[in-house]
Amino acid sequence: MAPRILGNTKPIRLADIAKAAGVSHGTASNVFSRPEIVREEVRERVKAAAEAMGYAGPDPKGRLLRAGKVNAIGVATTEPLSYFFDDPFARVMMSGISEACDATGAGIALVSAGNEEKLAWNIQSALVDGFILFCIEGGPRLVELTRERKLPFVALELGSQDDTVSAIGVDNVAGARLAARHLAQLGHRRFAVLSLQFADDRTGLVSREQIEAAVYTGTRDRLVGYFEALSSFGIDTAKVPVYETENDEASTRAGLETIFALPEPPTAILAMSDRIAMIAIEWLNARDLAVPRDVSIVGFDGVPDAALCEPPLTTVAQPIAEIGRRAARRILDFDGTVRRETLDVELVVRASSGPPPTRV
Amino acid sequence: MAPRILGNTKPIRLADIAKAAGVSHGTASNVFSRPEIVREEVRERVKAAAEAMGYAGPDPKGRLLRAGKVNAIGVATTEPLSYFFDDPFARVMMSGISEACDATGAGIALVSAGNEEKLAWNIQSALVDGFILFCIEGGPRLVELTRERKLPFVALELGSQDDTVSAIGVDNVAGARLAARHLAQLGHRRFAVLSLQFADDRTGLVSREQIEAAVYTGTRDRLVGYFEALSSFGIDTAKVPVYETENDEASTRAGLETIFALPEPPTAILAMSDRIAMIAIEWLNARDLAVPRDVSIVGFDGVPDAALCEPPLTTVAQPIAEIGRRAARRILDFDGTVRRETLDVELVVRASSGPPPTRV
DNA sequence: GCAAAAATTTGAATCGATCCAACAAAAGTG
DNA sequence: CACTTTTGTTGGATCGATTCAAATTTTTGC
Repeated sequence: MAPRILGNTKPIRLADIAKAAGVSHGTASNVFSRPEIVREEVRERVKAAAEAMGYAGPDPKGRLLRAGKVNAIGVATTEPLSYFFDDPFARVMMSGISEACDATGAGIALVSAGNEEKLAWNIQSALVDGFILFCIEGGPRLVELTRERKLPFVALELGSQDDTVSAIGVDNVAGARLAARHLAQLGHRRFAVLSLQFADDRTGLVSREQIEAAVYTGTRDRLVGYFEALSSFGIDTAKVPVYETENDEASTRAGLETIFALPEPPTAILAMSDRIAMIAIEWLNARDLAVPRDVSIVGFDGVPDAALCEPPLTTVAQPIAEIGRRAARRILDFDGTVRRETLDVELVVRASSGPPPTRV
Repeated sequence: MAPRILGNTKPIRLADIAKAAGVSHGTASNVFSRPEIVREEVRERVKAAAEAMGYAGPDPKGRLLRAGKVNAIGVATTEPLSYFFDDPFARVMMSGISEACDATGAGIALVSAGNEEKLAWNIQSALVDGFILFCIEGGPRLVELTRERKLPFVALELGSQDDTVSAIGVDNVAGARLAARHLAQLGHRRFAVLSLQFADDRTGLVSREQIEAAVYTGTRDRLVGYFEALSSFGIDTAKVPVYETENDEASTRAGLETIFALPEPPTAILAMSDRIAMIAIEWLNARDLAVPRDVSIVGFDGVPDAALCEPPLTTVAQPIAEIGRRAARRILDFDGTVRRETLDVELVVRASSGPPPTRV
């Protein structure tokens, strides 16, 4: 019921075939890599020998060493591997990357690891021509690790302003401005922000100093954009609560509890991710706060799910797949330059935002 | 604005470091791979030299050749790469695979290609320790290609009864039986089957001969299961229309048009995939045929989306993630044996199935 | 202080191919 | 028939590391 695979003794090398066919290894190699330059008679003889000995063809391990090019790009993250398949944002991004890779026939190697040490090792030893980095949490560390590998790499989302690393991202300030302006124009005056992380391992209401000291500048930029737009409508941003979440259910819910326990609960929520926004909608629905009748919400990212939730989410859409495509091409057509690209976002108005409730 | 990366002249090899530090390359190698066996003073000297020369650490290409093990498993399909991130079934499967890989620190390499030739090449040259094959369409060909690589591999979904290849799948006959019995027990007597492909590149109503000649035995098995259960309820399966789809919108809709144009349209639809079932629900909704009031539907697969559609889909759930986990472990702990595993499926009753409409 | 044991270091061999300069054989030329 | 071309073939060098038996150095024991 479980037969052993036979002849697992010694692997056959190209040299063995050459000897068996009575030719030099150079010729044997040519039979496989440039068959047109070897005489037909010889070619057949070598092929026959290979067939007879059960030779699987030139081992890519050997070829690789000589050629130097793997023809695959690595995509790395600090999250577990399943992140690539579970997270909606990552999925769209990977779709874009896939497209570019398909077009050139390149492969994709997924790199990740639970602990820091393993991650370092996996990045050190990944067989790839370059990396695309998903800089979610621990972005700077990931960049550092990758930089040591001395291969081309592109960081997704320009979390830091480090000019020595290539990056592709969106204009967070402009996008956030769009979201806040939209809500302000609808008449909202009482806002709350559910933010992504400013620094690692922290949640809760954030102070202005904490914002200044943000590690993740993407988060800070979005907040800056929100505040700029709100200020231009005469809203005192100092009074706008900003709750830092970990982009997950628990912390987002805690944030909502906090915000709606305030003396003046918001009529409009600015969420820094669609994930947060969708969790918020669910939370509000469960509490008989109708969206958008009682509370309006605008998300950020533009993941496909956002169009499907109830009500459909107004959001700042990033060109996610396009970012992925460009990142992949940047690695595939690497030209030795460091470049930072910023793409435009777009406000997609759906049903989760509307005018504020009329005061009773 | 686009500074060239400097010093791109000659890559630094371990041997260069050894020379610079005045030690043999053997010792230099040890400094990186087994630092504990080299004297501290020497170790520091070598590390310093490496640092000074900007050495990125042992190149995995070289290491690989010697070690022979890549520490990555390849997942291959005939679909484009984006299939892994777009298709719900594939996503859950990949999640399972990811889990197993994460647990052992292995990487995942995605392999695919548009045309046959490129696919062959990509499989030939993928740097992996083994393959997991997504045998959707063109499964047999994919198996053939992979077999030539002479690496361990596992086929997902035992499409063929070829005993020489390892495979993991579900008991299609039993699962289909469950689905059909469920509907028959609810009182349905007029059935239609929306099937997956029996052979390549064909859609439309299928004859009994075509069923006999099925290339994809998974499809045939499901039909056998359906028919067994229906027969046991005294239903004449010869009169049950079976429409072969390509598991996409166009062909499924065409199938529905055909089936509902019959003199005796069905009150119950057996769909061989959740995808088909969900497309059918949408089609029926658009035609004011209420599910399950007018027509009941049971799907197959148990993808997460099936629970979210309206109405939620009754389906035969495969342990998708578990299949993925097992497949990955089969490669990671390869023991040289060929094994075929069949996992159990489970009928998940949701709202898309109910009693047939009472005759008017 | 010296032999035996332990700890390091060395350098050749190996992993599995590709590349290329040199050579040999066949074909073409006058 | 000697003399270039053309076409094929050879074998050594190389890609970048790891491994291991042997050589060397250092420690230990008495």
